[in-house]
Amino acid sequence: MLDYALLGFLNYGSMTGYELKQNMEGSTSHFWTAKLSQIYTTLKAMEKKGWVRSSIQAQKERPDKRVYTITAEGRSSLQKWLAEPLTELAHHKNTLLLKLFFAAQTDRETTLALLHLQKNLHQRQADFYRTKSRDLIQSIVQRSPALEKEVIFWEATRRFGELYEEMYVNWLDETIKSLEEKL
Amino acid sequence: MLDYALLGFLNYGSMTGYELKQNMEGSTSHFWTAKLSQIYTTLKAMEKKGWVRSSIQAQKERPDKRVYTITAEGRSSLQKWLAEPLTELAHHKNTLLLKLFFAAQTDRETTLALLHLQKNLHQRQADFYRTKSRDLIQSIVQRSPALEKEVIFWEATRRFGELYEEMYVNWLDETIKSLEEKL
DNA sequence: CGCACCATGTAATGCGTTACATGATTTT
DNA sequence: AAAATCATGTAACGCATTACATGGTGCG
Repeated sequence: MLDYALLGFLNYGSMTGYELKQNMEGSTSHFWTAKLSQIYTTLKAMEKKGWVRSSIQAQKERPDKRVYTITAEGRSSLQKWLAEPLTELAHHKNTLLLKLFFAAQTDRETTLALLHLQKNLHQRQADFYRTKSRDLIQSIVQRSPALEKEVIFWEATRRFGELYEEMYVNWLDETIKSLEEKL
Repeated sequence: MLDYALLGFLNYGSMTGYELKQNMEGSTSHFWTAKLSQIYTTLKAMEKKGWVRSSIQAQKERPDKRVYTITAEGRSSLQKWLAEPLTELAHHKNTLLLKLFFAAQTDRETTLALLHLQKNLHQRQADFYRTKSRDLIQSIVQRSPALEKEVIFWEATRRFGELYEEMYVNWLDETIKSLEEKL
């Protein structure tokens, strides 16, 4: 799966593993991340499959770097993947819900503390999507009008984050209230 | 992590791996699942750690079964885990968002089809939480009033599912509309 | 007759994280 | 003087899935 994320970026231009990581941090990281070590091994595997090829670029005063370029095969794999429909619901593990499910086996205060801490985290994250994340996308569209089409999609993924975190905070409020009443 | 889920169930009563799987299907499966093979290997590892012990129960006309019982050590591990706060946001990978992020590289119709299919799936799932899942919890509280306290928490996890799926459908509607306008 | 259910396990493989290993330059 | 950034990789480990392996009972 990470292969396709990397192909998606490389289709915009050749890059090193290190640069791919940086690109992911600033964009897909909220719904797809990978450690550098995994990126490096995945790129190697992709080269073996013929999806990318690499060449070493010497640099003065900086370590040499290995620049990856997408191949025609890589492009067609990416296209094929993008065209494949998602026919099933994704299923996400959620530790908070797991703890909550068994929370009758612990005390009221522990559970309320758990929920309050989460509320704090999710509020900050909601705020991040509403401000920093939003501004970043706006600044891209101003600097690079050529990316107008991509920005539509990037904005859609940001908006998901915003709605998700708002829903989370609402649910936490509701749940906290319910426990305060019923326990 | 699966260990704790299994401990949570075993704390209500001794069970086989097969029965643990069935219990998960009917309850935690929406935020925590495991295949039978993983449950069996995890139980074995838990026995090694001293969290559970097992004994074979012979049965007529059915295969013998291995029944697991939680130990005092297992109980205290469970308690400790339940009391640990969650100090970080969970990070979920989302294939739909990943595809959408790169959707400028494919055609409008492919993307709209992707979103419409997802909307269908999430609407069904929202419906499931509002009806079947709700009724199941209501029937438990009627049959076993002793589980009143647990039902509060189970209902909270169900409600999360409902709100999540509703948010998802709303976001999909919004995104579909936006693409229809802007592409 | 075939499928679902009951019941348990092992082996192979894949995906991801953590730890290990190195080392120069730039910023605070 | 210390920390962050640039830059690449390997090895060990852990968690999870898929495939393999077995075999009786009950139901439509």
